[in-house]
Amino acid sequence: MPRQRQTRQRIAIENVFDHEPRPLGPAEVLDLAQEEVPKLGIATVYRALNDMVEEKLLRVVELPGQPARYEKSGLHHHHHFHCLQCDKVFDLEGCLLKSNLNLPEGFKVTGHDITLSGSCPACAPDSDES
Amino acid sequence: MPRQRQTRQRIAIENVFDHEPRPLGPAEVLDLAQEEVPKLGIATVYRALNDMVEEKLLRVVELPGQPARYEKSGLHHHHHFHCLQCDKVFDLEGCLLKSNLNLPEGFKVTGHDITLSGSCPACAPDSDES
DNA sequence: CTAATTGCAAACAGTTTGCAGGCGT
DNA sequence: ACGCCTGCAAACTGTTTGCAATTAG
Repeated sequence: MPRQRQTRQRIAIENVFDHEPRPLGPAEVLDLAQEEVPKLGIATVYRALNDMVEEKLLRVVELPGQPARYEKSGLHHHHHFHCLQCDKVFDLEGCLLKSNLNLPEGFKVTGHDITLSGSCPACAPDSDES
Repeated sequence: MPRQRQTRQRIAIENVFDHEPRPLGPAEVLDLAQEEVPKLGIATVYRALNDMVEEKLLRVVELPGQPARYEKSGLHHHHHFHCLQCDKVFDLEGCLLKSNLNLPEGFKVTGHDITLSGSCPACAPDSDES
């Protein structure tokens, strides 16, 4: 299975992820990539995104009630913080899962997902901005 | 804002949640409730579900890539286990979040969501079935 | 009786797919 | 030149909404 072709649109899409450090949704990607390739279509974004996930270049980040977002894979194991005010998603380094899980018998855990929510520094209600 | 009317369909839908202990999706709810009210429509299910969430009778449980599921609220704080084989979702008692979170400055956490995935006892690959 | 609720179908949003033409290799 | 990739639009799925008829209070 040879690599996919290096088209202008594919490159533009990859660039978007290199320049934006947070998980992006298809519409956001379209928007940003269109600055480079204006006639880019949403279908192409979806195809590229799916291919890139398949190739493990991207990881899918799913948040409750929202379209899936994508971020570059190969990052350290981490979790996400969802700002309920500005709706942005941030990466949190390190694992937030308890080490001594106490699961019922018979459950085999192969993966986990943690999302914290609240307000990010920029939106924090009690910022110490005097 | 008076309580909503006690219609046959609303009651049927509430019953579904009393009888099923796991998070259910709209389609599942429709299916189960139709045993009681055959001509029940999907739109009514959605309306009821949304109303019930609004009234805090139900909680929304979102899993990556799947339609939202709903479960009765007022349960103890808990998290979810998603069996990747049979696709059912189970409740896990207790909180699985690390107690000593080490977040960057400025993030205010108001909630969190944890989903483990793997195989449930019924689907476990290495069951000790000799 | 009066107005909220229902069921149907049309409207919507997000995502996928088919096809003819364009473009990497 | 070959065939993958793109763009457009149509198809699909999940969810919401408009409206006339039904029914709870």
